[in-house]
Amino acid sequence: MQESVVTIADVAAYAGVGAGTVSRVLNDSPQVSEATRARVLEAIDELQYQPSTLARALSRGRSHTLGVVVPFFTHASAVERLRGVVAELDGSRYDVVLFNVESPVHRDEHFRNLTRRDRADGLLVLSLPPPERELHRLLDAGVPVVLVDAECKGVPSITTDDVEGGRIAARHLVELGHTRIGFIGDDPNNRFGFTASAKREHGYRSVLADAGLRVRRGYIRYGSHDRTVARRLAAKLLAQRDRPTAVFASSDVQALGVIGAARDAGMTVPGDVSVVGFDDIEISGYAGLTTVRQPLYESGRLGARVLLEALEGGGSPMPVRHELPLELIVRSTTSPPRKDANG
Amino acid sequence: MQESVVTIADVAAYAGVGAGTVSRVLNDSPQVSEATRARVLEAIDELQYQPSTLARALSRGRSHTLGVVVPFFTHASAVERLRGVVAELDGSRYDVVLFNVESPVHRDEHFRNLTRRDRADGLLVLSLPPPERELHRLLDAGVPVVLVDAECKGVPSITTDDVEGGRIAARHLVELGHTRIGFIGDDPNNRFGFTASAKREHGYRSVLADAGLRVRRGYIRYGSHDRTVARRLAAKLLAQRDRPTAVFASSDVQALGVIGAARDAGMTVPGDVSVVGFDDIEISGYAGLTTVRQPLYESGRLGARVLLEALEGGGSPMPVRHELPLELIVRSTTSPPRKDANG
DNA sequence: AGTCGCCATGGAACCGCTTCCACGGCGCAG
DNA sequence: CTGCGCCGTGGAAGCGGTTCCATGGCGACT
Repeated sequence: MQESVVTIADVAAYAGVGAGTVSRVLNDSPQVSEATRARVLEAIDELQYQPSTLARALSRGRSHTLGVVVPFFTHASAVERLRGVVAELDGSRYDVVLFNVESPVHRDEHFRNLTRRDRADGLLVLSLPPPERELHRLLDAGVPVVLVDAECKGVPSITTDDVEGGRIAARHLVELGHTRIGFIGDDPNNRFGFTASAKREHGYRSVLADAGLRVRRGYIRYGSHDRTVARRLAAKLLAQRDRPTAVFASSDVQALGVIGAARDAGMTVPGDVSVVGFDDIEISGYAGLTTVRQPLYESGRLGARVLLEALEGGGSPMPVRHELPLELIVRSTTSPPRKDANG
Repeated sequence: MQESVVTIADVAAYAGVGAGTVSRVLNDSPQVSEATRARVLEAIDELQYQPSTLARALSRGRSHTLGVVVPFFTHASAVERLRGVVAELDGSRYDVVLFNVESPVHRDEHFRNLTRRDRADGLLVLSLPPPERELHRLLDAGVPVVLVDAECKGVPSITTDDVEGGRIAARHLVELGHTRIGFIGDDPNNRFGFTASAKREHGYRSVLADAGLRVRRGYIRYGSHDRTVARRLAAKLLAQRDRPTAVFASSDVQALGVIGAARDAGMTVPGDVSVVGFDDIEISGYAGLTTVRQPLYESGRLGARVLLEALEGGGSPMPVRHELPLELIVRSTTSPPRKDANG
């Protein structure tokens, strides 16, 4: 019953012109006389014609679509970055296709599917080191790629200095007078090759070393990037002899787990344990968490802008590294250690 | 320099067969002999052939893409719903295209662009009453639509009983002994036609009426769905004579604004003012907010499932209304009013 | 007045895939 | 041995646009 879809041919026939002319009108070609243009526009209006994005994309070889690869859409930090992306793309003529990644298989599959330029004109990868091989296939296929919170030579990236971030957190604790400082982070050998946590740990270690503090047995614990896992790890960390008086968690999510564990153990924060996180996600403000703030929203926004500029410019994006600043946000989960803390 | 993209014709030539045969192999048609199939598969592998999604979509008339319209991607509740959508679609062969809506113009533009079936095979609309006219054009064009947190006759929807939700919140406060209960919600004449807040207000009013309580002048305030706006409104609400001893905010975001205002005014929560929100977003747990929980994640998930089933089934989805349950979550922002509360 | 050239336009080819149709070859029944 | 039917296959048409090329008409210049 439903009237079949109006095509460019229908419009052409209605206006008494050729399909080519209608196309020219649609694309604002100057090669059309005013009179004809008016007639075509009227036909378009009359028939309620909507050009097919698909046909146009196929014909032009560009789909006006950006792929955004997001690992763990469940994580607040990923969503915050995505918000920046969406904000920047608003008003541009690009649509966003979301690729959620929860496993390496997932990831590889998406990257493989994207190897053709026809799924997306460009690719924005959030917080995920892309598999080298797939990345090169993409670049060879002429698909511009921008990395946010990940890097790879030859590809533009938006990053922060995670090592320095680890230093900032550790330095804060050292300056408060803590000498027994634990660390909770992601497994360094995780399946995705995430390195942020390891780098933050590195920064933390360097500060302790410089301060002449040693990292004791069991002061460093790894687990997946998850609140309850972190809680469990922290419980063990805090139960040991000579327990740390401060903990640096490599993300706010994990820091919240640490706080939970401390409360479970009947300790007060920061009275008995100081806690520093990383990211500054929205909840952290509510939880009063002291943390190293990284500009999540801005990173997404900037990544999108770089990608857009590359697309507008036509060429591949300049492989520039943009490094965004980190900032210590002191709230109420850190304080000097108790004088009477057991040594 | 870059080797031009491999097409089906290349594969056909390499394997010494016709393009049609390659297509049949790609689509698992039984009409191909084992020998030929093997030869084609080898060619595909050899040439690293990736079929063009675009060409396939154009030719088949289906793009294997779902459009998701999300108003205010900035809102935590919208993101939570989106999480459910993404989770459900994971593993299905559908991709998600995101349409962010920040203004009615935005909204209408997106809906207009989606009127052709070729942008998306189906449409999921979150928390947004679609403009009637555009909706019908969509349905006429055979694009299945599912509404989440919105309704419209003839279209399947996932909703909650907002009136009842308002009652639940108000009843809780009444049962605690409050008699002066304020309300802060969205502007009933907002530009998008959101009705949730108005319905919750309606439920709230009905409970107060049943309890024989009157809603005093200035006890009800409207503003945009925003924390700082709510904070300002609440400041006025709490500054008036005979100020309420409890406030029901039509969303958690607004409730958090109310709490902020109370603190600004030197009042304690729940000591001086009790606060109830609506949604139960993640932060609420941290803020200890008493709220009416609605299953945000589940709503997105169910919406996606309904849409998928409609698409698999081929036809239009049954215009079923799924109503998800609400639940009062009592935390620490509500308590009985002070005995000495000024009358 | 004739010729040249340019502008507006129609139409065909093409983007890369699916699908329909027609055809050749083979097996089987008459 | 001939004919019928079916299976596997090649090839063309079509999806709905864009773009290139050829053409016709007109104005301007000599």
